[in-house]
Amino acid sequence: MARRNGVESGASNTGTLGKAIAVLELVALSDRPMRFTEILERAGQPRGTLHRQLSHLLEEGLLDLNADHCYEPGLRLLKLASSAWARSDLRRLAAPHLQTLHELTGETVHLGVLKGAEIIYLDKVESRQAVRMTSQIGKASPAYCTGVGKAALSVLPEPHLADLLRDAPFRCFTAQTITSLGALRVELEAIRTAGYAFDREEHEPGIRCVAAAIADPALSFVGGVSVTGPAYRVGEEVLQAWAPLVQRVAATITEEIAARLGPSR
Amino acid sequence: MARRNGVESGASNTGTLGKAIAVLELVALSDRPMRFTEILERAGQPRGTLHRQLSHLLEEGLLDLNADHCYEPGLRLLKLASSAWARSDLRRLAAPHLQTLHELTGETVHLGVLKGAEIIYLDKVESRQAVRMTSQIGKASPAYCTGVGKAALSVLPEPHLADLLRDAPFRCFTAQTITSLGALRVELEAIRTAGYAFDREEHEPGIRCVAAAIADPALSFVGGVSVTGPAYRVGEEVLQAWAPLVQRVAATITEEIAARLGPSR
DNA sequence: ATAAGGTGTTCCAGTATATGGAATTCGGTT
DNA sequence: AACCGAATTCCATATACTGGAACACCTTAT
Repeated sequence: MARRNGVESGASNTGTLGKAIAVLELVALSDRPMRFTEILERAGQPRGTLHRQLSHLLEEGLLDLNADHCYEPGLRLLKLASSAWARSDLRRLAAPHLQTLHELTGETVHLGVLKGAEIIYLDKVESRQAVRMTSQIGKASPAYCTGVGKAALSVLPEPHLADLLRDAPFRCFTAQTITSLGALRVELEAIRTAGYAFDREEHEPGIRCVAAAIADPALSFVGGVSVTGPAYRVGEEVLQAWAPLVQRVAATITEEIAARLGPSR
Repeated sequence: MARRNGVESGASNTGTLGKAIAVLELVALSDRPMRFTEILERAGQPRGTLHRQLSHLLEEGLLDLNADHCYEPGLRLLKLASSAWARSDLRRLAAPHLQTLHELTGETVHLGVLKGAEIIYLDKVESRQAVRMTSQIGKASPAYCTGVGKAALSVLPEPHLADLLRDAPFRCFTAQTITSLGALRVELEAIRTAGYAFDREEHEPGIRCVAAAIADPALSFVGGVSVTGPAYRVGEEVLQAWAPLVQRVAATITEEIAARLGPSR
């Protein structure tokens, strides 16, 4: 259930493992297969060292080497992650509520949690099979420009929030993207008073959503739920109309988390 | 595209990383959260060492520690795996064919690849949202008792196959599960001549499927596609009727793999 | 209250293991 | 055939992993 989302320290003191995982992530999160030299440039490590690290990652099945000497994410990652996903208590607990939310709105519903300054999507309920299913489960998006992300940020205690925002860059995805710390803080204040957050095409053009935060009592994790739809179908009034609904579902999930954590503690 | 699925050597010479990943897998693949002592017993490593390994895994976000001192899979796994999944060339190439197969049969369609003696599911197309989506993407199942698995095994060259089956245990899931090496070899021979494989409730009671193998020309990976359904809906005749269809789709995918690999080579 | 037992964490000398620069092999190109 | 860049292997050095044991902590029983 509870998840630590402590502010990540820049330099890792995890020794060998940390460096190996950094390489793994470099390769896995790249959008194209990478050759040795390309990795070498970005990893900032000596040839010999990097080569051994890659060899080990290959042997462990975390990376694969295709016929063109290109490194790609390996199958073992999928195997490990599928278990992680299946076991997430938050996801299991939230699932029926997400389903309800989807049935009431007819649009796509997301569940995400904050990790660092990013939102990682844990689950998704959508109607049409047409778009690829599971498209973004596990995907990470910046918190400052997504509904779930802003909702989650809005419930963080100030010092923690400041830490998170200190070195978070504001990349501009659309004309509506919030691009300054000041604007974000104003927005977060508005979200705090309203109790829900909107994303009006701030991350992807033509995509809007309403979101509300969820968290456990000790704030050992924060996240949110959202209803998302295309702008042509989801007008301002619709967005406003759904807000209380989303807020109530989020509150319900939060209560259930507290209930499960309460008795045991 | 191509993926190595070499026979895994028992003892890993991947040093620190190997041991850390072993611990990670131990925790991630367990079905319940584990406390320190429990991990200690199964990991077979000294207290101090294990503690440091766990600390590093925590710091890297690969594991999380919940309020009850229980270790759980971390979010970073999801993030890494989602990229792995999204980028899989095989999956992308096969997707439209899986969709076709689903539309023609109305039942659930799976895509899986062989990794060691296990099948790892890469994709799935199903109709009803009722069952949880993505339920088993990334999940690993033994090859010898699943349709996709048997199909994949049937196209492996003999020495490689022998290696794989040498130490693969035959766990009995249902009354129909194949439980001896002899029986499996007879079955594989039948599959080789037929060109497709059946799973008649060998893995899960009440679940049947037809599968056919896919592979790249150099056998750098083998896998398969399958159509799965409940026994009450999918009778013997239906299974037989679908076989040629599944076989043809598998053949098409295999050809497209060869085509993409051919020109570049 | 106090003690006992189990569980999780920290410490430190010894040493196995990762490091990284340089030399070597490989593979494709002119 | 000879060249060039890329990938791989090698090896002395220094780092960071090892693992036993001592320490802190929380829970339960007396």
